[in-house]
Amino acid sequence: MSQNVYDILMERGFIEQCTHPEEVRELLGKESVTFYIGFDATADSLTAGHFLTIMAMMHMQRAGHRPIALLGGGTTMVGDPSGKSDMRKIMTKETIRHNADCFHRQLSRFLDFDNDKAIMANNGDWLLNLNYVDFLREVGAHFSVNRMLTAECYKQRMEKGLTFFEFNYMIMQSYDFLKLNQLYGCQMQMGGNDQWSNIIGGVELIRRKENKPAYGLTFKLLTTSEGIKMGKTMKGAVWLDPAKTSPYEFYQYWRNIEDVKVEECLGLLTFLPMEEVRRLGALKDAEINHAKEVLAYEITKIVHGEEEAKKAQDAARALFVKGADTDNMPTTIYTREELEAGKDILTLLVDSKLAPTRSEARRLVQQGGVTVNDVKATDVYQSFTTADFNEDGALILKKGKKGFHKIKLQ
RNA sequence: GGAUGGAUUCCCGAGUGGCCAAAGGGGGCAGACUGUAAAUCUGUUGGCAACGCCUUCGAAGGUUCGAAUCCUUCUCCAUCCA
Repeated sequence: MSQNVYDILMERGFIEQCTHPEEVRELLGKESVTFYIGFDATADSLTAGHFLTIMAMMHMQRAGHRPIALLGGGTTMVGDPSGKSDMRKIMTKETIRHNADCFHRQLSRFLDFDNDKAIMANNGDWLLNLNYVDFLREVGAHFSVNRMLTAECYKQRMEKGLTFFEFNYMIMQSYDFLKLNQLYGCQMQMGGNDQWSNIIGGVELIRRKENKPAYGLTFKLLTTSEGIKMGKTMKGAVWLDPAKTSPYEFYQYWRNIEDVKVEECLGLLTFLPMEEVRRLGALKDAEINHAKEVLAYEITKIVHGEEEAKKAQDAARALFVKGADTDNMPTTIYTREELEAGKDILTLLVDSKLAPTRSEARRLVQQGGVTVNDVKATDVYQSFTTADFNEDGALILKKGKKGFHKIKLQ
């Protein structure tokens, strides 16, 4: 508690905007503050994108403040239009409930919810049964449409089209803040920078209606050097749920980060001391690979635990450094009977999911992107039988530089 | 409610009766170069028992030897008017 958490967040690169920097810093330095961050339950797992805000919550909790994780059981019924170019599809209540449960479980890994040291709330509790007219009189009266329309988050939607349904999102989120303020004395809301408009909506509502101070603070969004949101791959989001994104894949995602992002990520997504972060971030050329290993290891450790992080790291090292066999490689198993007649290379590639279709597999082979037991495959009709397996009854399939898969016998 | 324009492959966006599995770009994948990075260059990018066949141009019908393209109805979107 020696260092002001505001300074920590600032130094580590979290803070993008703050409604009242001086006041907030002072407040955080002198008393325990209850703050909240909202999570919309649009999927059944949190993602790498959420992880940044979770880190911020952990920093805050370590500094003695009280986080409220607000699950969007109510707001998800509407869908936040901020930063979305498309209309969101409306989800069923059952799905949302299920998702909210999953979030709760995952967050418990990171935050200490014992003795009210952190609180889990669900805005469905107050949003779902609102009386429309009462709500309009109580809350709606405080919002100026003219002002709302000038908000950055709606601007881009003005061209694409924005439904009234979505337009209300900001008011609902503002109401959440008000509600949490009344229920738990929540004074501050944090979130990604795309939430800025929604956050100040709540700050102003509390100040106006309750005549009490309220603060807002937003975090930098993690983007690639091209400005694309990080935490997504072509196949979709990078999930925190090991069943959806394996620890190995998770590790690899961070291991493959761009050079220029290494220092930023170390600061934001690990607890390493800043001297160390700066030292690692300053490494040049091939040296920076070491920093990436540390980054990947540390993040994986926080999310999946030390053991999984080690396994992921060992697997990665074994594969990339030695090119050796490993137990942690994704594996497909065949029985002896299945292999009697032989399996052609395209089948192996598709079964192992290294290629989605046979056409794609064919292309890979033709372009020289496939290796079987370190021998480049050139013939799309090549067939494999038990005789081609090594003494351990395994066959290592490699696609490109980073795709590994093991085929095992029986 | 009225008028007009629009919906094309992962995305953007050409194509307005056969030469269209559909230009171009982006993204993805692979190759070269490298450091599991970036940049660059090259190839590739609907599926399959593959010089051929099958399925795709918002949905359903229709015209035609032949439809992404023409007609009808429907759904959705944008702009303007009310």
